[in-house]
Amino acid sequence: MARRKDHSRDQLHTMALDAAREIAEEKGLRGVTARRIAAKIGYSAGTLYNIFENLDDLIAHLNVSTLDRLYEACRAVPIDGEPEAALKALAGVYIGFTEDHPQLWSVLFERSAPHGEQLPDWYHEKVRRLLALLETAMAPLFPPGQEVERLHSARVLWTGLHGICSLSASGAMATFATPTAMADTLITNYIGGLRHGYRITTDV
Amino acid sequence: MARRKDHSRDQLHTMALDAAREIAEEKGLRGVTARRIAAKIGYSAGTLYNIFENLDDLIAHLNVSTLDRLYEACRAVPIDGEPEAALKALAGVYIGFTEDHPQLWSVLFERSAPHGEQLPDWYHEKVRRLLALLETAMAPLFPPGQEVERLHSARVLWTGLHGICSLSASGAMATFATPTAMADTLITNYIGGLRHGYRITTDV
DNA sequence: GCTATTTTTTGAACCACGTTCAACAATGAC
DNA sequence: GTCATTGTTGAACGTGGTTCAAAAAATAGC
Repeated sequence: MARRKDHSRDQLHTMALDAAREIAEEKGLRGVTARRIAAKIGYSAGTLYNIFENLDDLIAHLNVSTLDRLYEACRAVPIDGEPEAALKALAGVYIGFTEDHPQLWSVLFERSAPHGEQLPDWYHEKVRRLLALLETAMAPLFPPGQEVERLHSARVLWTGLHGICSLSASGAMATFATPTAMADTLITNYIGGLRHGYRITTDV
Repeated sequence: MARRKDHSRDQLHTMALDAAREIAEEKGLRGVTARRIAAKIGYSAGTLYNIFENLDDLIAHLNVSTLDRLYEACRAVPIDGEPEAALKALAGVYIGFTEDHPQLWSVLFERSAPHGEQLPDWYHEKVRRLLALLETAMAPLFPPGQEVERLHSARVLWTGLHGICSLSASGAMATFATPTAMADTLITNYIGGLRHGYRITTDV
């Protein structure tokens, strides 16, 4: 046994994540096991431990790639023009991604790591990047000097969108309201409130 | 061995759920194992399978009781008076519950059951009950005949609140905006938009 | 009381999982 | 060719969910 260098370290990394992604999309987080990933790429389970710290680490890397793909999808949305339209377009793409990859999306939030531990820095960076898109879309609504309020507002809308997608993916929502309809309502009314000066509570 | 009838079936049911709840609060979903629950109540793992279909079923029952407790906490909120204040009070209690029991709350959404399966009816009933509280709070904003719009609006606010709590519990949010501040902003602006007639998109 | 039947509980067993690690095989250096 | 290095493995350990025959207690019939 031991065919050294069939693939480089980087190749193995990529192959493992691709295999994990396929399994996750098909069977959900529960189906993603070290032995199954290994079998799928033609290596033994032990090899994965040369490349990843452990299975949690592998799944964390899978989640990075999922966030990257989500970001790439959102980045393609044109965000010039009217804030409301731009936000709805962004929401549409966001929702579309979660509907195209419901199980992959779920893995992002079915916390695999033990609770209480801080999420790593790169995670917050990925989130910040996504929020920046929302912020850009909302920019016309905030005069210069209100960057804090704008960021806060972007966060509120993003969490709202997340809630819609999250409950929709878990099937907790009744059937007759689509995620898109809910996001449209959320954006319409939230922006409506903003336009009439209801604004922001940044701390309590 | 086999000391029959130390406890009735119902007692065992309750004891098992209490034990599971304690473990969940302390160690999270990963710590909730059949053997650990059994040890905690002084029975063997096999006994649990006389009472619950399997561990997923046990956790589903735990989630029922969590939703019940959450509902009880929210039901105590007075919802007469101004919609905005009532909604903020509701949100405060909701958020308070998730902050007091972060791991228990997480178990609710770390889907234990395989994806794709419909959630059971009792689950939707529990959600409806919670939504009814929001609907009552929002009633003054909707004239008679707009019950559909009111329900839709309650759902949108609830999913938004869920998103805030969910991301806050998973530590995905930056530190300086509290869940309460975000919920306040969400409610203020959403209601502000509603008051100015921006209303509702019930389907797309 | 005694026996037969039913019900409850168990512990061992099975298979799958995450993870570790000594052993081994391919490679590269000399 | 020899030797050190490095990638790979398969077996092993502990833990987990779940099943089930056997054992023990409760009950029923008499």
